[in-house]
Amino acid sequence: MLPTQLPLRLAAATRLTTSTTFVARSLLTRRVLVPSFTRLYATPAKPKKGSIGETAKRGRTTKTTSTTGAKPKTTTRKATTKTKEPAKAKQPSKTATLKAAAKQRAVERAAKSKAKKAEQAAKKREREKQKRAKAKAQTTSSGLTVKELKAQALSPPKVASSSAWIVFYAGRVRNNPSAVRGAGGVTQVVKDVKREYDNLSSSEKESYERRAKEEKADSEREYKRWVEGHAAEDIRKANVARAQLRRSKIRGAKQYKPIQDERALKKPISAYLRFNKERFQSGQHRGSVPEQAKESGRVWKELGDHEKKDYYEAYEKDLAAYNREYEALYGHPAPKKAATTPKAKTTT
DNA sequence: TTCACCCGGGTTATCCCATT
DNA sequence: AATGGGATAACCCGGGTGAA
Repeated sequence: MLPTQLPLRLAAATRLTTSTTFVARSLLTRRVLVPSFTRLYATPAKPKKGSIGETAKRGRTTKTTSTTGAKPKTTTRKATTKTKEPAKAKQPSKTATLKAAAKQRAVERAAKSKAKKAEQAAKKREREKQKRAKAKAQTTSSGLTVKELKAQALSPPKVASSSAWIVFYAGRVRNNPSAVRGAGGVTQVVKDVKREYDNLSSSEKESYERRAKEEKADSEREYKRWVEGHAAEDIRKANVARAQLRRSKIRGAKQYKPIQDERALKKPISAYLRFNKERFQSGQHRGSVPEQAKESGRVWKELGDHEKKDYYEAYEKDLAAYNREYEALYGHPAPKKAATTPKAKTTT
């Protein structure tokens, strides 16, 4: 299906990816012009426990720049000390000529320092460029280069996530694209549209919600079709590559989320996780997840081999089934890991 | 040239913790 | 990387502006 993409604003065309386009989707029976916003981001980590008080700033991307140190200062200091020597050597008379000469030197110094700064900046840019190129060409633990991994990771279509608000807002902007350039800019537009949105009747809102759901379902169908157009083994390989890319230090590593494939097999959960799951589901105790996890860990350790036996056996059974299904689906045996039954725990 | 910032509502990834 | 679920930070989008 070829979506006709109409950029919202010409000026923004260069910045547009597939994200903010109004996509005319021809569905099976009808053609609808729907605004489509695609969220394709990886939410970064929530601050860890240790970073209390350091509330993260709201922002688009992580700040990798703006960490320039105090280096330039030292260079200027160096320059000033240098000037003192020639000044001493000059004759104390003829102050006017001396002053003019000093002024001249100051101008030259300034020009020199400016040129030096520019040169340093250029060098820095070049270094960073080379660094990026190197990272791209570097082989990873799998023996593949980042470029090769990226190719193996495949490029599934983006799943658009919509909402009543997004549909409504996009529609308003589409109807009046020049509004964002008016007084107050986007801020004002968002406020105005929000006011309008709040005044919608519940049935109107419902209709926007319906539209949003349709869009999402549409997008998900497209995604599924894409996935199933590939062999399960190819998707599996892509996900292996993706996991590796996520662990790498390359820029945008987080965007390589696993491809969702309904055919994919899930490895059976371990004996302990089964135990933990059961405890949760039975509602044996309340409290936060960490609290319960601590409790589970404690109880698990207290359990005797006899009591754990059922959990290990269940795991073995699941694993055998998993191995059978794996071979049938992917055409080769599941990768073997070390000992599967840690019954004989060598507590050295 | 690149990117943070401004706004709001909605969505989602990550954290917390144990063990294997 | 997997289990459990609540909390929440960070992200998305639009365009103009100004700083790095």
